[in-house]
Amino acid sequence: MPELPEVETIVRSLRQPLVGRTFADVEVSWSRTVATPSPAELAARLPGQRVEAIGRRGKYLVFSLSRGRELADTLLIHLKMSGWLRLAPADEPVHKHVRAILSLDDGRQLRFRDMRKFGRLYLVADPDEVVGHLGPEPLAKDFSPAELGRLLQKRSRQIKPLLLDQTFLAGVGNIYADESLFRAGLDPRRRANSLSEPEIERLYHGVCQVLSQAIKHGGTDLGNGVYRRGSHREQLRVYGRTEEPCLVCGTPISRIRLGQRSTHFCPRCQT
DNA sequence: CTAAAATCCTGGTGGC
DNA sequence: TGCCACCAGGATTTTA
Repeated sequence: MPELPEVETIVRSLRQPLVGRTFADVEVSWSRTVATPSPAELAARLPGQRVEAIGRRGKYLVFSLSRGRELADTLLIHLKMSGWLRLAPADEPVHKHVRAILSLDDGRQLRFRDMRKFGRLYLVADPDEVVGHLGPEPLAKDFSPAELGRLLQKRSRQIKPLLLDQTFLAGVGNIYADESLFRAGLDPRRRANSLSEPEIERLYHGVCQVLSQAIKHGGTDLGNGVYRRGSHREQLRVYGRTEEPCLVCGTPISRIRLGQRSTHFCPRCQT
């Protein structure tokens, strides 16, 4: 699924066409797509609410809504593994994996398509109900090597599964966890509290650099049809390169399982 | 606390 | 062509 850079790219592409638009109608064809409230209540509450702003928190898209002059609900969308959003004219044929259609006052529709049905929509009065438990935003101005170090110091888990834990750090998924650790020269099995000051510094810059670079490229398109935009795929150094030579030292890239996720790393460069 | 396994889902791929 | 196991960018819940 889209990770932070992919979600950020989608958010940026939706702002221009969506901010200022008012929702008109809701159709849900897979009811569990709507996490909260019930699909019926969503259909009753969303129409008439206008998009004030679109942002991102971790891997969630966050639509701040208003009704008249008053701030109203917040719509949040998590794409999970296979979800994506597209703006389509109302008369365009609906793909069979479309799970929800949010119609707008300009005749267009925001369509949520999701083959694997893991993605979810949330309409809530307070966004913290959904994203309140998330860890810090890695690209926020107030996130620093010192802050990362302070958090790492308290934990003894392996660093890779910890990076994937959204309550520890928001937005990093499997691709960018592997890529960050390669850039930092760290073995993904290292314990969080075993990192030295320079290693923490390298990890901080590895994470921030790979995320910013991926945003600049419009995200990573793996060519499987799930996410089809960005060109960051060409920049990947370990993810999906099992047995291919490390771009730094030539050693074949290893692939292991860590916390149920495939993990790619260079056994020589990452220690 | 950490960690592993099961769960939610569909579809593509490679082996036989 | 069919069948099967396994894989996938996520995350929560259960169990140890």
